[in-house]
Amino acid sequence: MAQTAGVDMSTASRVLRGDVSQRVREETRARILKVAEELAYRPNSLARGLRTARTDTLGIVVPQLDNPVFAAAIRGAEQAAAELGYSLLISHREPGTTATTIAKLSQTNRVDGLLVASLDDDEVLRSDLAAAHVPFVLMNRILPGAPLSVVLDSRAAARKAVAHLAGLGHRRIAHLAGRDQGFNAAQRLDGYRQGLEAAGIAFDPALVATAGYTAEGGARAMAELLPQRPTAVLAATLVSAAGAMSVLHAAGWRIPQDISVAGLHDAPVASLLYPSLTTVMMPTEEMGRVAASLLVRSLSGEHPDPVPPLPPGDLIARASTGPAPG
Amino acid sequence: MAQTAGVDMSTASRVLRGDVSQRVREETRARILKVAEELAYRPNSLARGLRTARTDTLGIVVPQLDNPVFAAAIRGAEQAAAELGYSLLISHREPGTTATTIAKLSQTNRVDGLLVASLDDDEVLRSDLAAAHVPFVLMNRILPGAPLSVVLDSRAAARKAVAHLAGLGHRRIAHLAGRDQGFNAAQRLDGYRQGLEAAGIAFDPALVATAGYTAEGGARAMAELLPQRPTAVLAATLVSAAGAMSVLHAAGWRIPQDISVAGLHDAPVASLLYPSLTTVMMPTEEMGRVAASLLVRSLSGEHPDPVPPLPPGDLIARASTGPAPG
DNA sequence: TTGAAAGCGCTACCAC
DNA sequence: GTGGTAGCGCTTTCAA
Repeated sequence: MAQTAGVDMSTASRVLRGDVSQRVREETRARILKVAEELAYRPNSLARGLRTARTDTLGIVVPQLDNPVFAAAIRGAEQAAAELGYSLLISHREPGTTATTIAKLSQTNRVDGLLVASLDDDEVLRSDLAAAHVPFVLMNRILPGAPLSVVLDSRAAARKAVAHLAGLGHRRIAHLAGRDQGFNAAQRLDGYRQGLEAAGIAFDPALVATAGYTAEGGARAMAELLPQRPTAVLAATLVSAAGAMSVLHAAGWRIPQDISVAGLHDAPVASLLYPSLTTVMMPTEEMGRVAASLLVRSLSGEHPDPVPPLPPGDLIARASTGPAPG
Repeated sequence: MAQTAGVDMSTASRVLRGDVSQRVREETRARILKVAEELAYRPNSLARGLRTARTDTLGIVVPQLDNPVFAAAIRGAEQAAAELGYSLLISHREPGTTATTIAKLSQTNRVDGLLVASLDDDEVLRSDLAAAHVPFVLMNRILPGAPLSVVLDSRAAARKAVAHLAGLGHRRIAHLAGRDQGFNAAQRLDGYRQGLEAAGIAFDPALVATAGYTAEGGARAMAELLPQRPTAVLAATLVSAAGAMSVLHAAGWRIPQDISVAGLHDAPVASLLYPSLTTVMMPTEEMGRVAASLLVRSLSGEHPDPVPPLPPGDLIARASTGPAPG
C-alpha cells in the first residue's frame, strides 16, 4: 500500500492514523488517502494492537443476553464506545463460566477495559475482578472498593410506583422483593417503604415477600401474599410481575378491578402481558452509555468522580393498574 | 517467562501450545509448565494472531440481542466454538449499521469466520457478505449462491401446529404470516397449507394475513381476520401471537373457549402470556451449534455437505389452545 | 532435544 | 515533510 503510493510506510501510517504531531504535505496526504481507498486498505488491528498495547476495544460482560435490561445497556455502551473511537466486545457468562469469561477477555490482551454487569455475590465478583488485569466499570451494582460504577436509582423508581398506586387510592400495597441479599433489592424495598411513608401508609412486613427475579418466584411470592388481601402489588421486575399475574388470574382475581399490578423497568414485553403492565421506565441504555464513557475516561488516565444513581424515567400507566376497589 | 524457566522462548512456545511435532524432554516440559502456572502466564493473543494469521475467534452477527431466538443461537454457537477451541465475538447490527458490522469484524482481522443471522433482503445481505473477506455460515435463512447455511424446518413446525389444532377439532384455522417476501415466512405458510391438507381442510386465503414479526403487526393482522370468525390461529412468532391475543382480549373473545392460539418457537415468554401460549419448540440453540461447527470445519479446509433443515422439537400444549367451540 | 533468528504488520522515534 | 528502522510477543524454520 505504501509503495503503491510511492511513500514510506511510516508516512502512510501517519496519514492514515490522522497523526497531527507532524505535518505532511497536502499532496502526499491526498495521494495516500486515494491509494488506500482504491486498495480498500484496512490496517491490521492485531499488528497495531501489538505495537501500541491498546486494542481500542472495550469488553462488556452480562449475565444474559435475552434480557431487555442488559440488551439496552449493551446498545448504550456500544453507541458511546463508538463515539469515543472504541469497539465493543460482547460476552455473556453462562452460570459456571463466571470467572473464565472475565479472565478470557482481559488476560489475552483483547480489551482495554471491561464493563461488568453481574448478579454474583460480592465476594465472587470481587475475586473475579481481581484476576482481571484491566480497568473496569460496574453496571447496576456497587461493590465496596470498586470506585467506578453506574447504578440506576431503583429506590426512586419504587417510590414513584408506590406514589402512583397510592394516588389511585390503594392502601394495602404489597411488594414482591428481589433477592434477600442484594443491592438493588434493598434499594427497591427502601423506596417502597419511603413511598408508603410519603403516602401516610404504615409499613406492614406481612405485605412483603421475596420473589427473586423469575416468573416462578413472582408466582410463589404472590400466592403467599394472597391471604393478606392486598389491593395493589409492586413487583421488582417485569418477569416477577408476570408470574404474579398468572397466579392472580388463576385465583380469579381481576386485574385491575380487584388488584392493581405494577412493575419496575420498561420493555416491550410489558405491553404483551395481559393486562398490559404499568411500569416505571429505567434508563438502562443511558447506564450503558455512561459506563462506557466513564471507562474510556479512566483509560485516558482521568480519575472521574463517582456518578450519582441515574434517576428513573416516567411511569407508564397501562391497563394493570386502576382505582382501589370499594 | 522462558528465561525464568531457563529455556528458550521457542521451547516454551512448543510446550505451551502442546506442539507434538517435536519432542521435549519430560523434565523440561514440566519445568516450563510449572513456571507458566506460577507466573499465571497468558500468551498475548495479538502477537500470536499476528504471527499465525489466525485468531481462533469466530464472529456472530445477529439483528438483535434481546430476542430469545438469537440469544439461544449465540449460546449454541459459543458452546460449539469453545469445544472446538474457538472464542466467539458477538455483534449485533443496529438498523443502518448493517454493512459496517460485518465489515468491522472481518476486515480488521479479528475473526477467522462469521456466523450470520440476518433479516435483510437477499441483495443487501449478499453485497454485505461479498465485502467480508472471511468464510461465513448463514443461520436461519438461505441465500442463493451461499453454500453454507443452517436453517430450521419451519415448514414442519407449522405443519405440526396445524395438526395439533386440527386434532382439537378446529376447521377454521387462520394464519398470521411473517413478511410477504421471506424465506421463513414462505416455509411456514407452506407448512400451514400442508397441515390443512393433511387434515382434509381446504385452504382459504381469506384466513391468512401478513403480520410481520411485531406485536403491532400481529394485532393488526388478527383484527383483520376477526370477521372471518376463525376458531383457531397459528401465529408465525411468539410476539405476533401476543399481539393477536391482545386484540382478542379487547374484542371479548375468550382464549381458548372461543379461539385457540398457537405460536412457533418456544421461549420463557410463552408461559408469561395470558393464557400461556401453546408453541412448537425450535432447535435454535442447536442451530448455533451446527453453524459454528460447520464454520470451523470449513476453516480447516473441509467442504462440508449442506446441512438439512433442523426438524422442530415438541409441541408444548399450554392453556391457549383447546377444543373447537360448538 | 533445544536454541537461534527471522518476521508477522504496524507505530513511534530519530535522522535527514 | 519524509524516510529509515527498531521492536511489540509470538510462532516456525533451520541449525546445532
